[in-house]
Amino acid sequence: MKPTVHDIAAHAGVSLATVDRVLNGRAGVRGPTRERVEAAIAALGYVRDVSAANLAKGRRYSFVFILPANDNSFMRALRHEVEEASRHLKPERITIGVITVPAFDSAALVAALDQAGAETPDGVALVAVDTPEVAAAVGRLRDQGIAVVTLVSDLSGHQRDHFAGIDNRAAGRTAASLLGRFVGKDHVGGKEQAGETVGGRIAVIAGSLQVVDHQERYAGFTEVMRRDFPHLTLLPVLQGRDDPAEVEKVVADLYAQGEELAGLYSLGAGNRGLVRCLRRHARQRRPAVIAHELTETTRAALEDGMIDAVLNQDAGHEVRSAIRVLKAKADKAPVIAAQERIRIDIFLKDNLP
Amino acid sequence: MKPTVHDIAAHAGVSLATVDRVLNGRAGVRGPTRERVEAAIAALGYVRDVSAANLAKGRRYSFVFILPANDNSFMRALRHEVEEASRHLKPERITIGVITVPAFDSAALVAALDQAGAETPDGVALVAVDTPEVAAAVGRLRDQGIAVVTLVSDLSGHQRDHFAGIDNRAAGRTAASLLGRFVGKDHVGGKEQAGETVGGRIAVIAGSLQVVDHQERYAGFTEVMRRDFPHLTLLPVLQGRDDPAEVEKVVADLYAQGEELAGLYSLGAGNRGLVRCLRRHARQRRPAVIAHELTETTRAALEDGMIDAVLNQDAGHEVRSAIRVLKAKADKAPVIAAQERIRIDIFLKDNLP
DNA sequence: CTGAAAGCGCTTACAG
DNA sequence: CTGAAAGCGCTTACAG
Repeated sequence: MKPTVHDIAAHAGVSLATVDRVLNGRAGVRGPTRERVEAAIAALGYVRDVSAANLAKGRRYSFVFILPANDNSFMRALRHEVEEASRHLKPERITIGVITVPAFDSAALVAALDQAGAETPDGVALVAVDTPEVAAAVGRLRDQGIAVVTLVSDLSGHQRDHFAGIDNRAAGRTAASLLGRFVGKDHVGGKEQAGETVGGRIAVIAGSLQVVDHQERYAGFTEVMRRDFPHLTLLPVLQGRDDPAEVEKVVADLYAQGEELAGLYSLGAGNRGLVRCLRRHARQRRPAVIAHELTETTRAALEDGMIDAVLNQDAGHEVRSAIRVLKAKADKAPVIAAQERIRIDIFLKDNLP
Repeated sequence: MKPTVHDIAAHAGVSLATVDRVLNGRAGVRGPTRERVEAAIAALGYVRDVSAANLAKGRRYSFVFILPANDNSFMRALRHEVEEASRHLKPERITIGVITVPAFDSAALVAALDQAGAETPDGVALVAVDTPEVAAAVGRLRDQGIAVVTLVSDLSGHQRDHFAGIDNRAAGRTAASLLGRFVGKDHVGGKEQAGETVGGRIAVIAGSLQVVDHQERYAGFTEVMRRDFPHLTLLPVLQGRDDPAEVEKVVADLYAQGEELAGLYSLGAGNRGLVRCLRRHARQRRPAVIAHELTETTRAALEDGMIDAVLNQDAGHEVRSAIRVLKAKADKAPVIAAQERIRIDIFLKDNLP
């Protein structure tokens, strides 16, 4: 039978209240008394029942998530996961409020952060726009004792308690490492030289280089491309603002210019536009393509061979990790970093979940 | 304020006991009474506090894991994860016993299953050896009302409640899909023909084709190789018994025969031997290599370029999934299949966690 | 068929 | 500095 507070109280010859004081490291217990209790805990191998403790405490947590109103599948998924988590955690006395703000809008984000702070929640999570104003607003929350976690995209100055997202530089490197090898004999755009394809041309489409995650992916990608695949030519980066229509236009322009791509890395969102354009040119040999985030669009494109690989961050994992970290911070408990590391998933058509 | 059983009792004008009966679908409540309670539940938006319920019930779960004594990193990791989970779940009133059996030994596994059954636990998890005797022993447990989950390797006849592991056929397909594209201009073993490498030779090393997971990986691999890369030649499959020394010998023999491989797929364990052999031949151009399971050995080999990609199943996820499923079965609660799907991770040197 | 009371393992005022 | 008692939200004999 697992020992309870009653057992250790009896063993130490004290009351439940005293056991509780020792267990929770509260003041007001004489040295010798404390020692007797500690001895009993050790002797009986006591381990506290956390859910009973929580029940008794009636502890409630309130968190606020500030999410961009971006109309792409990933952000929709992210908002959905927050709602799911909210529903799921209600019985565990965790309340999650959501504030939606226009995407890429520093001023709106600052206003939302201040509004969140006014409700004095235990913690706030945000998809950061990396400006000094946002960093300052985050600082104000933390001065109020509110824990702050960045989600998906970080602040470059790291003015927060934790970042719940992938290593975007590593993601960019991974994309280059795969794309460089996929650009083989099956793809066009290079000239034959001593039996090797050289000078194949590679396009990169970002959402916006004003966002830290896109910056980092781009940096990682160029790093590995230059180092491991110097025979490939990187075209100047294009920006599609994570918007399907913009992305489509930008890629269509490339084709209109007669560009024959060997490879294409779409490091942001808006892949609906990319895929539409690729399909239109399906009769030509298409470039090797790597994109981000497993959505309905990218899944279908993987399945019918329009996209070769998709790098993915699991929105559900990120949201749940952010909540665990916020809760730990609220409890002043330690965060196990290794457990909160968000993986970069690689999907081919063959390992789709 | 979240409503409790007290609130709904008051609202319906009944006692707590009656509320409880309705909540848990127990018999012995008159129709009209039940309806009043259900109306109150709906009206107040009641949702039960599961941990309080568990506390009151004092429900305890006992599970037995039967694990092979195999001396490779993956099985060691699996045993470690079971111990971790056991420690972690003790406070939640879940007890996990472990029985270790010799690997690939049907008779020993049958004995262990019967021994486990004698303790009448709530559930049993096993790494299956696929024989009729094992299937029969599993049947005996289930006849006793004990839930059974296979872990990592399944029974081909599916005589169990659930399989906690990856889709091994998809894993084999994924390996082929990557390997076929990696075998490019950087690798030897083919002859040039109209500027294309043709006839590159591919070796496959399994542990044993008597185990379902290895069978399935092999089947998936050959399927995609034949379909998508018909210009590559598959050598007859080699068996290394998941043993580093055996694997090393088998690969060394290939080199001794003067075989020049374009690619190599190691679909079982014992990669320590493979990597030793590859390193010895490091000055030659080495084949593109894909292996399974991220271990110290394969991680190091990824990092210094001896292995190109590692397919991985997360032992921790598998163990925790198995436990969740066993608990759900014990509670006669439904299992959310999508949530229990184990992913096939792909690791390159660039996305190592 | 229904209810009053005790209890699961912990915590929290309150009193001394 | 220490303890007796009530309570967190549920469940379970037991009695009627």
